[in-house]
Amino acid sequence: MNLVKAWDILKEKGYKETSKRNQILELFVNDDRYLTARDLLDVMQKDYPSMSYDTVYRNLATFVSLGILEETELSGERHFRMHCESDSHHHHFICMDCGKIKEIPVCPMDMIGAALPAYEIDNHKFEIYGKCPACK
Amino acid sequence: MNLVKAWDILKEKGYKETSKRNQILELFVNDDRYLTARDLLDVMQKDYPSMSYDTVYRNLATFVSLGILEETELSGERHFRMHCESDSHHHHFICMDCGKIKEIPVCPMDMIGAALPAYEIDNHKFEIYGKCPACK
DNA sequence: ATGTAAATCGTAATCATTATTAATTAGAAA
DNA sequence: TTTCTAATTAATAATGATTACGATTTACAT
Repeated sequence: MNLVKAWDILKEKGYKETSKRNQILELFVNDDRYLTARDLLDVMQKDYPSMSYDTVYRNLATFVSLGILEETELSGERHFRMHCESDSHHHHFICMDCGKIKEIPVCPMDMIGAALPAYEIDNHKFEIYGKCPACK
Repeated sequence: MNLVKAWDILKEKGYKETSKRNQILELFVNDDRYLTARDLLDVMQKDYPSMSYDTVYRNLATFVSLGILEETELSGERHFRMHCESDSHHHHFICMDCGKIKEIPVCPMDMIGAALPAYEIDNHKFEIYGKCPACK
């Protein structure tokens, strides 16, 4: 996902182009890792000292609902990152130091599939946590 | 995990036997599903109206650290359940209605293993969410 | 029965997140 | 370009889960 594509989606849904929205998106494009709302606000407030959590959370929720960002919960906090370019379903190794991810091309659900008859499967989560080579 | 085994562990580590601790453990033994701190407190306060969150959370943390309970994060809240009897590593289907689980005997890490050289793998999470046959 | 460390109570503090209301702004239309 | 209107934001308060703390109570070893 890149800036142009993100704005294509937003414009198509009628969202207005604001400098703050743009800068949030730029941050994610330029910093390809998981960030918290606080991480974002800290950086944003250098340019927009009056920026509030409301704006951050509202836009994060918008971006996630449109598939521009993806979200996960790490040690009790919500973390966000730009949605991967790859269109095929996959999972992530997540570095708990720097927040960078590595794509894991396999999905365990392929092997589970029919092993849960009579169960309604709505969702699943498979994540690997540790340290990336750079942080190790 | 049953009451006797839980108390064996607690006693061995020098923890005292209190009626509240015992009732929390009994709740988990008799109600084999994921519960929140609030769920627990609501039930406990019928017998101990003055019971506080401090006591609930303190004991939950103790039980988790000793491997008596297991913990996961569901829709932004911490949930706890009695640790499974089965000693082999496995994962869970979790019913988002009733909180009951079904053990999934396979682990996706078996197939990943050496696919992440140079990465330090500390932990992983694989959970399937949906509705169990009873709730569907 | 007594002493002491552990456990609990009562309450306040903290932290992430959400809600509210008024003011501002982007973009369409005149 | 100016005007209009709904979308967006700021400022702040509220909420909900979790943690912290001083005072009191309790388990249990002696």
